[in-house]
Amino acid sequence: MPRPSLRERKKQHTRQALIDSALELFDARGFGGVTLDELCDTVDVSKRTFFRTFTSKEDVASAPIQDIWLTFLTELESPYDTDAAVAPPALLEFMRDALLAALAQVTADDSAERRILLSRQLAERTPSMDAHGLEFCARTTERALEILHRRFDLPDRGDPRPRLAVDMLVAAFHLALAGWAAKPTGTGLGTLFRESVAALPGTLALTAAPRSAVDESIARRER
Amino acid sequence: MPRPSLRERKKQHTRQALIDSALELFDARGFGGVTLDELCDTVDVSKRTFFRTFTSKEDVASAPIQDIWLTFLTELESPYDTDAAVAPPALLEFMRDALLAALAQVTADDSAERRILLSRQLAERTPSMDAHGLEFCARTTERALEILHRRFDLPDRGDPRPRLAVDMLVAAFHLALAGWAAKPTGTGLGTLFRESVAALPGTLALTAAPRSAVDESIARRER
DNA sequence: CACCATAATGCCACTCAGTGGCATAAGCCT
DNA sequence: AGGCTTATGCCACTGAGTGGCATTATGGTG
Repeated sequence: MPRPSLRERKKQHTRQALIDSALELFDARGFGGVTLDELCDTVDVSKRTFFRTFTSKEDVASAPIQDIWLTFLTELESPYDTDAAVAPPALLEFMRDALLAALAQVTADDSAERRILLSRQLAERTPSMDAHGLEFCARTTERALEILHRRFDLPDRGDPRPRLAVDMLVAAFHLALAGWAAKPTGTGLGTLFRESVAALPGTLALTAAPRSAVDESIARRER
Repeated sequence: MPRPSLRERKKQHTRQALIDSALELFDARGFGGVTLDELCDTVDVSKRTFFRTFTSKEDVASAPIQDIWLTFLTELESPYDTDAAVAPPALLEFMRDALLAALAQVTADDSAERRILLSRQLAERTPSMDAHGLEFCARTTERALEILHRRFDLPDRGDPRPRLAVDMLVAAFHLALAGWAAKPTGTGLGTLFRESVAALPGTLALTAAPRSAVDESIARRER
């Protein structure tokens, strides 16, 4: 991989600077407590340049997590060793491994974990950020589906299952992310994600034993 | 149920007028092609009043679909006939039926289907609307989980399965909604949704047979 | 090294979504 | 009909996001 041009390196540098400053500022004073002008001042960049790098204020703070999904897409494209496999892999497991690989690749950078953490925690208390992240995620799953249909002999469009599979993967990842963000020093994100995926089959069988009215009010109080 | 006060009825009337005008205007000229001032003028309402009824421009156009979810929540609260049931119901089926009931209730109004259709189609070509809808959906699933934990003897918090179940339901509904919006004269939304839920178990078993490189390029061309 | 072509940046003015504050009007209650 | 409460309208203001154009930095070429 040839070293990118000076121009490109500079662009990546300001991009990273914007992300880092944004995360720190938003974390300290809240997403709404920092104006774009302020952010641009601290990075010494004009607002116009900001909007050539990111699509919105939400976008810059969501970048760390979006990077995971973009890497996931490239992982889906990476060649699959047909000879090594005995049988065609389960779709969900294939995607799980691709996402785990993406995770490993992204977190190769030391500060990546902290950035992901800050990004997620911010999203949790900033509706517009959460919204932006979810929408990006939806667009990404769309692209993931396209790739999968091209690379694998999946059932025809119209069959709901491939899409549902991708959505399940996303649900498992979001769950893991939330759990990890709540206790970042506990179990690693990758492990949590594995566990979430492993829990998917069992969810279908879950039964719901109704409580009595009395028990309900107890459950309410335990909140 | 007593008839609401005149005040309340007026409020609901302007609310509905705002929704309808918004859907028509946005549908005709695109979400970005209509300013709030314009919308407020056609409904003869001040912008200030608009923001007392809706939280954002996206919000008014997303209202029809949000109403479905809000009704879903009240359905989850509705009493469950313990005597009639032989065994505790599967959680997913219980939620499926609650959502179907909500759907039936919401579409009791004649023009509701058209509103839902316009809202969905707009969301599909308006990222910020889609984002807003997804975020609302995420908040709603949170509330749904709370209700379920209160009403049913579900596994402890920390168990990923209840949340995954709700997310599966949401995925199935979104899939149905997309399919229905693409061909609103075909199968009904409720039926599509049933089918999507029924497809959930089969997604776990899906296998992905890799294509050869040649087949890949064919699949690419078929796009 | 000097040169031009090209691409990135900065600056300025502008639109429009969204908010706070306060005066006014409309529904409510006895 | 009276005051009381609650919704509405109006106005000024902040800040996100965009278009246009001048300026500067980079890449490639003789």
